[in-house]
Order: sequence, then structure tokens, then C-alpha cells
Amino acid sequence: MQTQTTPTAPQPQTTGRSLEHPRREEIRLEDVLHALSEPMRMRVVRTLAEEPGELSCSVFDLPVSKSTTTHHFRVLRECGVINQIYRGTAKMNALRRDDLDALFPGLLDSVLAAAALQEGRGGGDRG
Amino acid sequence: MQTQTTPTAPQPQTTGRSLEHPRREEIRLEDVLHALSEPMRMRVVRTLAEEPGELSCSVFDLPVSKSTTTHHFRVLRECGVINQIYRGTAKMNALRRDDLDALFPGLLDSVLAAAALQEGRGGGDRG
DNA sequence: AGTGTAGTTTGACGATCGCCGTACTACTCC
DNA sequence: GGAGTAGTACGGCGATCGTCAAACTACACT
Repeated sequence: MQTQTTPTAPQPQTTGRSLEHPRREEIRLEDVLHALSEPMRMRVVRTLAEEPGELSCSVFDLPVSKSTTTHHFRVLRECGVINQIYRGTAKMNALRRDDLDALFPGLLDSVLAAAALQEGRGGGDRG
Repeated sequence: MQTQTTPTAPQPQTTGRSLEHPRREEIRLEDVLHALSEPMRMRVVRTLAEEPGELSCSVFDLPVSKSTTTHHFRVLRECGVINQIYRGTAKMNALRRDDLDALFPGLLDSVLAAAALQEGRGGGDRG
């Protein structure tokens, strides 16, 4: 974090400022549910669940500003739902499936299934 | 709702002012998750899930004031998680298991299981 | 060095949230 | 009728939330 403005760039630091993640045992159910209760974040999580690997923030194209997008990704990371790392100029996101499944077996799957069902009923956006 | 201050109390109304509940199809996943993300409400739902029948509001004895308790029960009712009816001077609460299971199969059970697991790990109150 | 792309930070805004106390209503039982 | 019990309604309080725009940082590619 100490941005010393090192002009000669000693170590390239492998393209990453550090990002804080809660450890598995620190993840709390209420935080996960709260994170998932926000439609925009649910959308992100559902997209991430469909994809095998990592996705950069920019591929989501949410109908909100860039700063709001940053905010939502941060909430998801800080509550332990996603893992984020920098790769070059992009920031890659991945669902913390293993951790969530270990902590709350079946939860993520049923939430995802519920979201899909609701969308199928036409409740995808707003009534 | 038209409180006409009818001084002579015309009809006793069969021990029940009416309570608004969303119909099954109106229940939204994000509202349910939001309702459940609040520890006090989760506690109510878990207690309700353990009991076979209805429970009055007063048996819960939450560590908050009466008005806050009323508030939490109302949130749970309005988002479709519980059913409330008046019985005499008491207001009985029951989980809308059938509706939730029909709408979001397995969701309630995995949330309940997750809450139990987290509590078992010692995360019952606040890490 | 310069331009572009991706994401962050800050600070603000209005809305909602959880909480409370007080005053009130509805019902029961003596 | 009067007292007691169960819950509601009405503000009001401070905190958090989702949102934005503007200014900024970090990296890549000429």
C-alpha cells in the first residue's frame, strides 16, 4: 500500500496491487445473503457461475456507472463470494465456489437455481 | 384503513384486523434473501422452522424493543417468508414453507442448514 | 513520451434500514 | 367497567446503501 512513487520501479510486482479477501472461516452467512439480495450483484454471481474460469469486470457491462460497478464487485469480494486478482490492466473475478460449498453446502446451488427459476417465470427484472 | 374513530364499535370483526400477504407468485428471491440477511429475522425464521405449528410474536423474546420486533415480523410477512394471523390478542406466525419450497426448491433448507452450521462453528453471534 | 484502457477513490445525494420511545388499539379476563 | 396483555402506528435518530460524477492510478501499446 505504501505508494512510494519509486521512480525506477524496483520489482515489477507481478502486475498486482494487493486485494483483501476474507479467509474461508471468516465468511458469514448473513453477509453472503445480503450481497446476493442485490439484483446487480446477483447478476454478476450468476454470470460467474455459468463461466468456467475468470472474468474481467468489464465483460459484465452492468447498467450502472463504473464506480458503482467497482462498488458491487468490492462488496462481493469483501463478503467472500468472489475472488479478485489483477492481471495486467484487467481485474479478474471468480466465484469462490469451493469455499462457499464447503461452508454452506448446497446454498449457492439453490440460490442460483432459485434465481434461474424466478427469471424463467418472467420475474427477471421487475415484475 | 379509514379509522373513523367509531366510538360504539360496530362489528367485532371476528378477532382479526386484516393482514396483507403477498401471493405466492409475488414472492421475490431478492426480498427473501434480504429478509434473511438480518440476524434477528434469521433467528425468527430458524425458530419457526423448528416448530411444527404457529408461534405468537411474544414467545420469541428478541433482544430489541417491541416496536422493532413488530417491524421485523412485518418485513418477514411482507416479503412472503411468514404468514401472520390474529388469534385473540395474540398474533400467530408460521413459516410459508409450502410457498417457499414450491417457488425456490431447496433454498430454505440450505439456508437453514447453513445457519445451523455457522452457529455450530461458533459464529452464532458475532465471531 | 503519449495515448488509451481498466479500474479506483473521493465525496456527495437521497433512500432505506434498524432501532427506539411514546402513544395508541384490540382483545381478554376479572 | 376496569385492568392487564399483545401488538401497532408514528415520528425520529444515526448508520448504511445504491448511485453518480469527477479526478485519479496502473498498466499496455505504440
